[in-house]
Amino acid sequence: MRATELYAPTLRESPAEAELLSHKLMFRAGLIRKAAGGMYTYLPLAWRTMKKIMQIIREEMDAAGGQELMMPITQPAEIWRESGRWAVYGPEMMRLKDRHGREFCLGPTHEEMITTLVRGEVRSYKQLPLMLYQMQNKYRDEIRPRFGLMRSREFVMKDLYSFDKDVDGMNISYQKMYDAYTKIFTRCGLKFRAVEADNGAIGGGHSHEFTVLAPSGESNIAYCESCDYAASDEKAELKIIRAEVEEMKPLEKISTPNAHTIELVKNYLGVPIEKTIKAVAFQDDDGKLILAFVRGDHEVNEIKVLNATGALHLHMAEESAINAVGGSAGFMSPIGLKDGAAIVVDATVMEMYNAVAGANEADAHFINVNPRRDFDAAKIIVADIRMVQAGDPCPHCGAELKMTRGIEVGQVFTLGSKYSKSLNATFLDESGKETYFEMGCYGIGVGRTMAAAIEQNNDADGIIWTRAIAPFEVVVVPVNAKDAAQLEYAEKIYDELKAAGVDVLLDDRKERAGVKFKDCDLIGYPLRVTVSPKTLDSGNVEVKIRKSGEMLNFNRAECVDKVLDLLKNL
RNA sequence: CGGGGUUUAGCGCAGUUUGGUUAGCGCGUCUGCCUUGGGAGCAGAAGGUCGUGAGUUCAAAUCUCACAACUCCGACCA
Repeated sequence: MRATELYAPTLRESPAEAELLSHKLMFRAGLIRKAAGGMYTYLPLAWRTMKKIMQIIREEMDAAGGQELMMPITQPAEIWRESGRWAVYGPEMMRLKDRHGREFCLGPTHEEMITTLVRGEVRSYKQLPLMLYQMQNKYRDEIRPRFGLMRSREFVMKDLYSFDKDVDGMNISYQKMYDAYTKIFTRCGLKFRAVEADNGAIGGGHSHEFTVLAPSGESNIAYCESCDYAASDEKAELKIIRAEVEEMKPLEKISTPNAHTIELVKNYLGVPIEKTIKAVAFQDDDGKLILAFVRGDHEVNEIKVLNATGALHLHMAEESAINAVGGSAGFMSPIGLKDGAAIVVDATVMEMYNAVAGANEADAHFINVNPRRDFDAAKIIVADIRMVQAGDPCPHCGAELKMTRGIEVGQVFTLGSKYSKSLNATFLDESGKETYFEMGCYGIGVGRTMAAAIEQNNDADGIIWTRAIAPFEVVVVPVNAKDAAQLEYAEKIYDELKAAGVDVLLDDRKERAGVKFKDCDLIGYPLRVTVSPKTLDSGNVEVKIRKSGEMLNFNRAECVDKVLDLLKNL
């Protein structure tokens, strides 16, 4: 491909609307243009990369036993009504009617489609397991599309659905997909983690989110470098931290004027923050007061509180609700409260000795609080309710956890028989019994993967593609394309590289060298082969590695081999 | 949906407070010259329903009202 024929409109400045680095770079490098909020055109460079990502996905899906097919984007309302999700999905689903007034949606996902496809056709356990997948546009009318391809309303997604005769089979399929995903993102050159995720409502099975580690990501991840543990901050389990055993001193109430925050209490009393107990007051949808207690230097994890109490939603408590149980905002503890509130105490708090906690009246605290002695065990729930922090011990191996942000690019989860039941999809098992399929569902956001790769690999000059997903692997640049000798020299190298199977671009534009170099760096081709009067005279070529900035000189005769060599490590 | 902000040439912006000729600037684009190892220089040119609609006024990018799109912050997710 020649740059004079390539449609890659680069920009010096990025449009004001682009916020995220990858979004700006995709705009500037001529990868995408916006058509409407959350809807983008993929220009040739982006589409080349997307096709490479899709090819990697395809190869790994096929290797794992998947078969590609293509389903309609437009789906009839009736199958969604049958599964019950027509009502459940809400405004996020793009809905439309045909000329007869029949209702359709633009598929946000394809469980209904695939399940109704399979249910009439697969009748015997002998036809299982079955893994079917497709790659195509999906539609979700996001509340707030943003960050370019990171959160768009129309996006390319690979989704595979597995059908098994039993749970064991489903788990095998799950593991195959888990392994395939690991290969896919590794081949794409991404630093990522398979993060334990929560999918309680969906099927109670396993779920992992494949998350690319990048500081601009939307989710918080706790991960361990000593083992492969990783979890979202909301999900991360925490072990109890045991305090040093002390003799329990007598409980005592003391005056702490205006010390309504942990910081103030700590300073006023001159105690370490690890010796304080903090209260956070919530109310659930019914207005029931939920008091959560954690160590002063810890934060409450609301999701864990939800799980511990069975509440569906939490919001900050009204002061009147606190007063109703005899509490006082800023001076709360479980000691001596009236009934009516759910009291959840973090397991680590129970291990504390001679701590400081509120006295349930304004401007007073208890000292020498010993939860195991002073809390009424019958009235409290003890659970892990704290939010993970960097430095907490890994629940698997005990090493210190690190925190980072991540971009979720794929998710695998087991569905069990949720959809096969709601859509009545059955087969006959070995004993001739009618049985529901055990299903799994596995998605990858293709555009998001591209965006995440850029987010993770860039510098001040632009994108740095890894070879596997670069729009072109190599660009050959004659410094002055108006010079016939240079152009011819460059064309020869270009032809040889092409013949050697390299995905190569010839930048034959009659632009100044600086312009072309800037564009090369911005677009981020892994290797640049430069032809100039100097290299012509010396019979050499110069090769620049985009990632390291390294400049290498090779003899003309060996340059194709050297480029092939270099590509192996990019 | 709630709360802010923005909307003027392909892109980035000024001008709006205090209404007043022909609406500017930088980048990009086009032509010519020059230049050819990091978005160089000189000369010239094209390019605008000032988001849309109504209103106030002798006169509106500028004031008023409505609407729309975009965008940021909060409740959702490949």
